[in-house]
Amino acid sequence: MTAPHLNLPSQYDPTTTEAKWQKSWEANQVFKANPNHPGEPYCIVIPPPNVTGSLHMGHAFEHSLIDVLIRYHRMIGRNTLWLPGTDHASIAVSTILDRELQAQGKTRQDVGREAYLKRAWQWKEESGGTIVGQLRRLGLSVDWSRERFTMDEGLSNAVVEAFNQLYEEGLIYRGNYLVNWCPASQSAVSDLEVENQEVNGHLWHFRYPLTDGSGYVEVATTRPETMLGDTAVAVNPDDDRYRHLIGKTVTLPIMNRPIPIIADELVDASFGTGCVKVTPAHDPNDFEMGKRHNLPFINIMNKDGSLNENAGPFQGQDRFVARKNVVAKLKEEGFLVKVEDYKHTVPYSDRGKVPVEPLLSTQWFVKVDPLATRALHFLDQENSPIFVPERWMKVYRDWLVSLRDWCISRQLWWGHQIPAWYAISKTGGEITDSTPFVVARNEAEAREKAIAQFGADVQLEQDPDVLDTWFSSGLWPFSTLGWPDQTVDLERYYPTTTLVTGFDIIFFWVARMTMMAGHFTGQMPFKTVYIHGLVRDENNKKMSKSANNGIDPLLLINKYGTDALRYTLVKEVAGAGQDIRLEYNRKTDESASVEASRNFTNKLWNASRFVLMNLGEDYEFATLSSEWEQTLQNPKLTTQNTLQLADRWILSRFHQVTQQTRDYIDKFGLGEAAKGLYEFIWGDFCDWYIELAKSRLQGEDPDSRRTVQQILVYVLEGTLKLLHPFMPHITEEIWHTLTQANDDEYLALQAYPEPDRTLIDPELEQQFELLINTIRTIRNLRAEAEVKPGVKVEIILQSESDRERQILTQGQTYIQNLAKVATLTITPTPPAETSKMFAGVVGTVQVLMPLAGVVDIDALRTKLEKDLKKIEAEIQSLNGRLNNPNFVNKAPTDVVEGARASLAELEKQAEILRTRLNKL
RNA sequence: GGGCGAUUAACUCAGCGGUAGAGUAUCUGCCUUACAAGCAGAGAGUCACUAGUUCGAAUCUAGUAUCGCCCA
Repeated sequence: MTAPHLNLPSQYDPTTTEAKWQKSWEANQVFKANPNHPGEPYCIVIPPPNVTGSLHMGHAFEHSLIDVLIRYHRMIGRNTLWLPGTDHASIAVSTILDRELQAQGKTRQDVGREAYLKRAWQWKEESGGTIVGQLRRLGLSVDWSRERFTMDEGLSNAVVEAFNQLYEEGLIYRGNYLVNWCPASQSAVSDLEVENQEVNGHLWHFRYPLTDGSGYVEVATTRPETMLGDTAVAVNPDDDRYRHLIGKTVTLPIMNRPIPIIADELVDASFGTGCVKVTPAHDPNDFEMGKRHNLPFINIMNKDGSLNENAGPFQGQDRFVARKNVVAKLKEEGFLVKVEDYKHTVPYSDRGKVPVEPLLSTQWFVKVDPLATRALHFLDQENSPIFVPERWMKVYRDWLVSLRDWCISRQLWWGHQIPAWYAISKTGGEITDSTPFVVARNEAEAREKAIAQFGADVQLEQDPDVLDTWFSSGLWPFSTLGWPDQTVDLERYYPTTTLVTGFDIIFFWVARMTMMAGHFTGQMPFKTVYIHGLVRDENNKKMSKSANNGIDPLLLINKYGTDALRYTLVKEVAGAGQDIRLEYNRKTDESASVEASRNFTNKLWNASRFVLMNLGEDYEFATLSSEWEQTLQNPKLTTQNTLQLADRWILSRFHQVTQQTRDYIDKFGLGEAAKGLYEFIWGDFCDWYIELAKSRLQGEDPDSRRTVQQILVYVLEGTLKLLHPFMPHITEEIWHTLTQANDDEYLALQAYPEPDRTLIDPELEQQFELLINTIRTIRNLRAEAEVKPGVKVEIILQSESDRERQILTQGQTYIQNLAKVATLTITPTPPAETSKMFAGVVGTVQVLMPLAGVVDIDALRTKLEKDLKKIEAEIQSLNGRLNNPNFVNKAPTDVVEGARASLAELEKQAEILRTRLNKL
């Protein structure tokens, strides 16, 4: 039986490893936050996914970013909480359920409220279950014990409490106003749930005859059917063409209703004829004019989009059918002047995908001005919250300053029922626009209030409507922590630290949270808002359900592993806030970029495997680590007696990358951090340090072997920690084998590495570069000369620089091992006979490779000439600059010095190459 | 109409005043006992265009074009 660390497969298997750790983390409540633990709190509440089905790549992306931040902060010692949960998505789920019913030829009225809600909860269980399962598969370090749903008991209480408080403060009111009506869902929607679409429509010109018979005025409209509800014609007061008509009346065709000609600043004299029809009950501008001029508001439309009894002969017709018929009728009666093609924007319902109707209707509204003002005050006076990237702050701000009141009632069933009770006994047993009501925290309280107000025999009925989903989402950062109760969690973790979300919901969600939080908690709900971009598909299109171009994250997870997918998404994100594109082949379900990350996991796996296999049968992590601690404390550390050049180099690189990774994450450069670790692991650690370690591990010197083992383990363990927030599963797995940790210990809970600045040595890293470049040059010469890979060659390194020769001497065995050199000569003087040698130059070192066999002189000459030409071009460019007095005088001295130094080196290189060419 | 972002190698993207980089792909050679999901080497770019600022511009400024997003 071999030790576990000696017996690893040569390919990493993500499937079993990931499942194992996901289970273990959760079973042992590794990510359960404890408010009593020390550490500055670091809290993120999940942007709750809608329970509309399953998670898409955008969620995987966002959650990967959050998990990096969360795991990192947990490891640097913050008291960390990531609170998970889901959103009931009132209108989105209703749309799905309504369609389901529609397919069966039914409406929600047919099945009744109770059965409908039962189905909705069933849907929530299924979808919520799917989503939670997906969150688990992503390996997210959320605290499952604190999972929330916007409609669970605590959050519903928060909603009721918030509603009551706002109502008591006069910030919620009920009233009859023009709202955006979605005929598809038969509900009011907010301004935000309307998207304007440009359509190719028509502009109809009509004539309205003056009542006194003295002529006509001409009006133009894109919605002819609304003329049935016209109650005025308006002109601009400064428009000379119509000044004489102000105060007269016209007779509205079809309806034969006299309506006044009014003057209003709002009218644009340059649009159409400069004379507009006014339909106060069906157009926002006309609504304003109607209020100003005390015009009648005639509603001509039913809630389903058909016309009502006020539409005269067109009653019962659908709005678009009526449009055609009204036009036909006007034409028939000679009132139609002309029809023009006209491109204009039409408001569409975001969910229903049909044009919304501005409709006069009694709804509940939040008076947002005081709330927005407060949020703006935080932003302007305290720079709170901070936006990353900063430019989104402006978007957020611009929106807050131009807000209209927020319509929060929805004529739907799925959601938080409005906590208002109507005294229906006062209005004939029905809820009408004028039925008196009480707002209360529950039915009992409502009854109490109602009896006090209306007497003991009052009959009550709760408002059947529900609240806009975003009303409850706006409370999310504090309702999830227990508000309105003053809980320990609220005390400890609120305000939350960071909000991570997409720019597409800055208005919907971010602004509503800041408004609600500012009002109810007197604080902004988070310190920083980190805005990320969207995931685009292989054709640069936004992934969305409607475009049906989404990619199921599980598909890629199954193929390449969670760590690979997460790493791909995070490393793409460099340049915060930018959209990312996911390379993907729909035919094969393959993604080259995720595959590259998968290869990286395998690289890490095998590097670790190599380290482990070279630690010997009796390897004990604890022993080796304590030995290393002693070595580190040895004052002779910096002398080459204890550590070799390569050892000090990898230590310097490790601490450098530790510093760099921390710095990047601290300023939200997650992609840069991820890429930096890739380069360190694959480039520095695998390509160079491990390769250099091989001879010492197999060599005769036990001290050198022990040192190299210590360093391999030290650097690998540190690297696993650095990488853990990005690739949690594979690092946890390797870490356990490497450190022989108990099953109840977790890498996820270890301390993140601290950079040791005394071990960072840029000078030494530069020296090491010379060795690397020398080895590369020799490999290059071998390839040029077509030396067989197995054959060892003879190399002469000639340099007049003492310093260079000293470095080369230190790295002599490295060069011999990695460039396959049998005999290596390091000399200050060029050899006498060098005609049959391949040559290259690095720094001011001449690299010569004598060949026993026949040398192709022409090929050699071509190569040397090519090298020389390149160097000469650079010399010329540098000379150009250095001969320019403006450059020498104005550029910073270090730049000028740098240019001089490069010029000197390049000239040296050119000289070497020229000599070489002459000797051929 | 107003605003924001993007445009760099075949592809995906870094770089954001000091003269061009990575990964993938391509080509060549290697099953070198950690890894062929790998190793070594090579080729590959008027940094969208036009002006300007500067000793010097992919980088700053203005404008143009194309693509994308937000608001009206």
